[in-house]
Amino acid sequence: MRETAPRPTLEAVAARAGVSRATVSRVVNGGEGVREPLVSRVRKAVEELGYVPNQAARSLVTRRYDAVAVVIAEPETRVFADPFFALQLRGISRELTAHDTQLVLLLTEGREDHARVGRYLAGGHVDGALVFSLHLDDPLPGLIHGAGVPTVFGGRPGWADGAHSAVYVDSDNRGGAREAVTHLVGLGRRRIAHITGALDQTSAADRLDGFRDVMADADPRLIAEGDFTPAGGERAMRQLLRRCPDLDAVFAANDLSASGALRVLREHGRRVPEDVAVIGFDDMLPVAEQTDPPLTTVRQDIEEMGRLMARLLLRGRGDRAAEAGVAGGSAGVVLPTTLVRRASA
Amino acid sequence: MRETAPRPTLEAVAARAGVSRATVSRVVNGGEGVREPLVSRVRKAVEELGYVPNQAARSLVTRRYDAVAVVIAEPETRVFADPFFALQLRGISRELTAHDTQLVLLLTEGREDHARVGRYLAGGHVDGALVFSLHLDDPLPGLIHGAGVPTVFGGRPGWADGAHSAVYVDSDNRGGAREAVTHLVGLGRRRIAHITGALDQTSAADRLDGFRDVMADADPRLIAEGDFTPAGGERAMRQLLRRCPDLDAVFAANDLSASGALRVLREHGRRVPEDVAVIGFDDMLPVAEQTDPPLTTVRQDIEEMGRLMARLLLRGRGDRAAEAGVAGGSAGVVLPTTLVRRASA
DNA sequence: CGGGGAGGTGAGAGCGCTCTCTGAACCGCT
DNA sequence: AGCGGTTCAGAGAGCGCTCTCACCTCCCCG
Repeated sequence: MRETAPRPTLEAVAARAGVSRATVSRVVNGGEGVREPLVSRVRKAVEELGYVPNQAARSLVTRRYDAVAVVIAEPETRVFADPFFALQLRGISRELTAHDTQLVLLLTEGREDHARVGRYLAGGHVDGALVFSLHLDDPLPGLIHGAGVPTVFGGRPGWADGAHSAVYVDSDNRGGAREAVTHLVGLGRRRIAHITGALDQTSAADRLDGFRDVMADADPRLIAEGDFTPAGGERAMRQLLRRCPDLDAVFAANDLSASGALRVLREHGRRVPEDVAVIGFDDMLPVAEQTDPPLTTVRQDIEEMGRLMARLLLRGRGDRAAEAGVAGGSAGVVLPTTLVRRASA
Repeated sequence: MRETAPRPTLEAVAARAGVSRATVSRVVNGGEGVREPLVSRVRKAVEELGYVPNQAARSLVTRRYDAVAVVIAEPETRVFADPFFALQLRGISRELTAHDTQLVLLLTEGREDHARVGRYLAGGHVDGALVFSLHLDDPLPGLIHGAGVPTVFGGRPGWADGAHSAVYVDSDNRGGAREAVTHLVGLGRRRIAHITGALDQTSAADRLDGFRDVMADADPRLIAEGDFTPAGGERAMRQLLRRCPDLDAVFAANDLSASGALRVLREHGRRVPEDVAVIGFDDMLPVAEQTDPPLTTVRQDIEEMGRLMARLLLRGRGDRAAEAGVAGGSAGVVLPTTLVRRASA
């Protein structure tokens, strides 16, 4: 890539304004403690030269980057196909922008990517990291810890349950699932099936636990493994219909899988909710409201989760909270969920 | 945010390995011209200390950042809702990863955002920028030029037609539109309508021009303005049906608007393609294949566009090509389009 | 009218790295 | 054995900025 045209330096501005570097620096950083005639002379010089501080030089001394990394352990295809991330990113982005902080998006797909991300975080680019969509065997937390970068996780990490500490924001997956299944029971349903999410993620495991809390003695064949995608939902639904043709309700681990399930149910001539009641999770508006029939689902405020994560990180509460957590425990914030009743159940 | 634990420096590694800083630097950067015993001693020290070079310090002297900004002049909601960007980003991301370069995503929504992005680019964070979705009155190109950062545009910028130069990658919007409309004519359709995209973007304007190339004397009421979204497509379609109930074909500026148009046509009891033939643009698979009926559309290889943009930027061809372009002209790469026939026309 | 304090400004060190330049060591050659 | 040439290692400057500290000015009070 071409050498970019040489940009003016602090030195140049100082020379033009007839002051010292230090004074220019002061003005550029807020102008505290500089008297009037100088302030405007410096401002004028900055303007005329089109001076913009060199962030690398600044970071080198301040150790601040005014940037935060968002690490998502999923391939781009999923990240951009799943409205979940869009909403979360929106929340984060709003919060960061308000604090004049740049968002750097890092997607990791394979092994090498992990190493690259680790180097990136350790290499001094960002003040902190927001990490999503961790899978159980993920090496990322280790790398991040090694990088010594303050981190907030989206969703409870698998290992954050006693021995190690972690700051995270999660929603009440288990409670939400319980509420959904209880609702189905209240509708008089007895053969209630569950389509799980990707079980290597705690959110999926927690929702399954919630399901089991209510349906303790459920036929194990009523549980089919999905992966949070519509295609996974279709697969699981087919499996369920084959194994238990008499099922009368389905609780899917998220709206996307529920939408797949709905398609398959329609295909098989089952009416929703008359023959089979369906509940999703997330209340992802573009999905939940567009399905036929509109989806009853468990709402979590995803954008708020994102915003909260960013706030935790920025306020520096992140780490202090981690330290202050119950002895050796984790500092997690768990947001409540609510059941949204639409037509499907 | 917490002060991160002090990371080991080059100096520390040098001390541990018993060599000079310069030697460590050489090893870290490829190890050329350092003899064996030293190389492994340094490698060992790096390993033991968990040394990772400080990128800020490095950039300060090399003026390289190993990062490229992707600037999208749209709100997150659109970026994450429109598969177009997902595909383009995928192409870019692939190419950049292959060159060990980090992708930094910058979304700009309002005025202040523009200034922030300008500062970011000028402030020394990235080696270059890939810019998308420019609108005609956008101040971004000016800012970017001021920042002195090599840039490749996605889609022909409005001003890149003579006076100024710009490096861009675009697809043959006008030709593709011509082909689509010609196809409709070939089907015997006579009252062919057009739903435009956001006309402040050249892609939309070019597709409209292609439409006019074939339908030179078309009834102006057969042209309705959309904005590339499904909702815009619905609005435009309603308008068209009101104005020209006798229309027998619609060419929509992209698949998303076409999907909106299809919904409205169904609502009004028009059969597709029997009563009204419909053609879209983009061949966005998740959209075009899922519509009812599947959409005939103009394919452009979006992922390839992204990859090409990244390649142009990285090869440093970007600027040289700009300089070498026809005197004062633009250096654009225009990719071909192909008509994909499905059921809707 | 002089001394002390406050507030404003400048000089200079140093952040962690790269890169040039110098010097040392060692090769083969005469 | 002595010499030029080559290779490899180290010393040191400097990238653009911030920040501490010392200094200087000016004002207020005794």
